[in-house]
Amino acid sequence: MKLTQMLFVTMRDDPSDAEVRSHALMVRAGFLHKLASGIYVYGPMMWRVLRKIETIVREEHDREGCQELLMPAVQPRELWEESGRWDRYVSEGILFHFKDRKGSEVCLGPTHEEVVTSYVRRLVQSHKQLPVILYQIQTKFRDEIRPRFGLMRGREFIMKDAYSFDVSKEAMQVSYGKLREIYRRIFTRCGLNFTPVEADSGAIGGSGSEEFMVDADTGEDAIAVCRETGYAANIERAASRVSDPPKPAEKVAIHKEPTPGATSCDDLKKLFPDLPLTRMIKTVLYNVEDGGDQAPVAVLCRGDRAINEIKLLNHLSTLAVTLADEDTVRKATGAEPGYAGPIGLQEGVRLIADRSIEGVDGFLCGGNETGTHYLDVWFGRDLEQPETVDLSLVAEGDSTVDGKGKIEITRGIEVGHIFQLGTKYSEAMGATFEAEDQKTRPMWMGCYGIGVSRVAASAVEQNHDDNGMIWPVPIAPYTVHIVQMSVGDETQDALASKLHDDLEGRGVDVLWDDRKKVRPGAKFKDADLVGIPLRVVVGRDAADGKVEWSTRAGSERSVVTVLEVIANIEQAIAAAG
RNA sequence: CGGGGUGUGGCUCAGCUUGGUAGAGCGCUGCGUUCGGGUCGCAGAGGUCGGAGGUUCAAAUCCUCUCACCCCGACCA
Repeated sequence: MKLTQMLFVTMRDDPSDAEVRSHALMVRAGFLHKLASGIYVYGPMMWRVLRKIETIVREEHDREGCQELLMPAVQPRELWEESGRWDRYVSEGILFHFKDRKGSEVCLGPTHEEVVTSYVRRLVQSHKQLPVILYQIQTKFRDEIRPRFGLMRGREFIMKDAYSFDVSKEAMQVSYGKLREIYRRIFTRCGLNFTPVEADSGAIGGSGSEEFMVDADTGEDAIAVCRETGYAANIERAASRVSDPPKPAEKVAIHKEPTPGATSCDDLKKLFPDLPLTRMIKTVLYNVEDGGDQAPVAVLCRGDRAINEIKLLNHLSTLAVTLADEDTVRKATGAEPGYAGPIGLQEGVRLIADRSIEGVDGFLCGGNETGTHYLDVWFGRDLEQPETVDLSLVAEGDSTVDGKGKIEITRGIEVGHIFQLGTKYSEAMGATFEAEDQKTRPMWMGCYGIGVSRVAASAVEQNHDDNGMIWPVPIAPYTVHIVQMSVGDETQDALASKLHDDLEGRGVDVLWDDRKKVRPGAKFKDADLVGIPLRVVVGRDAADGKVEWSTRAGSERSVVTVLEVIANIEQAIAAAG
């Protein structure tokens, strides 16, 4: 491809709205153009990258017998009411939905469990037809609360989604395992450093799930990993062993202490310097929303721990939990915010506790009276210990549950997520089959997603330098960049042209910067920005039939013959898989 | 949703406080110059200052409304 035949425009300045490097660089290089918040035009170079990723995705799925299809982006409300997800998605505001001319409500698909289930339930009657794994690559629509980081969190994005249908839980797990391996191969082939982690299932539902995280400091997700044991989990899901509580000094009677103005553990720490955080118990009030109803829940947690709202949400199996507003706190505690405690809460306030409070005695807690806390409180003596569940957020330095290692918190970009759905959708939507024993059973499902556009963004996030992007060979828009110094020089023209045609003839994606009147400096800057991994400079050595060979990632350059450079290129492509 | 901020040529921004109807750099066009890491010079093109309304002799600038975009909040009892 000749650069002069392309719409090729680069920018010297970072766009003002780019927060992360991948976003800024892709916009500067003309790969991306924002149309609206979270909605982008993929330029010709970007589209080549996306198609290369798609090709890898297709090859790996097809190889394992998955079948590609394409489902509609526009979906009827009725389908979403069958699965019971309409209300949740609408109340979270994620669903793009509107009425058609007849007044029927439809949405733009954020995911396709409903559609694929309704498709499969009509076609599959017998266990003999299973297992089936279907997938598609399609644009998804989610009206994100806060789109950001360019392609990382858009409102319209390209996703590969796959769905497996099996006769039993065990069979489902086989399909799940197959997809897990497919995913490992895909991300490895894309040249990414990634970590598979245990994950929360979120709005999709189901039991087991794992996420594939591309390691990146700018990732939106925090993950808990342990080098010693290999444990890795999304922080939403991660569990750890809570350190032992300190023994209280002496068994004194419960008493009130005036604590005006002390509304946080930090404040109380200053007031009672001898009292460790592990002997303070926080009481955090949440509003629990379920349908139209709202009810306050008080959650106890040791002073050195934080509450994991995802775990709370899952435990309460409800639509949403949000931190209670000040009025709700006043009603529930009879005090200004900052003095909530487990003793003397208003009727109807449910009390639950994180495991971290187990064994804590002689502790401090809020007095449910403005400016007052209780001191030397004992479970069993002054109040019953409420039910405890794991509701806490793991922290850097925690021990793993098995006690064999320490947890580290790192960050990652979620590029893939696989779920064991079980029969949640098949039961709700009547996707059943006739088993060998002639009984009708619901199919066991799994669903599996890859953010194709996000893979591209995370590849840049992981591979760039001050001058621009550095694409991994397998997903680079072009593999080889011929940078011709002086276009119009007959020797250079002939050499570059021959090299270009030769490489194209070998099936190598080659971009030839044949722009006239663009100075060498500008060409190098553009080449660095665009980040094509292999580079051949046709310049002063052309008279000797030689060119300069280098890689975008490396700093070494060598002057070689055309034959040698072709060998180098083929070797580099083979090495990249 | 709450809080904050920003909308001025394709891009990055200045001008706004103290109203007098527009500037810079990059990019773009032409000519010359230069020719291995964003040459230099000269001459140009390009903007209803997000939109609507208001105040005023006069509005990019002040007021009201509206739209768009961006950031922060969402560990706190």
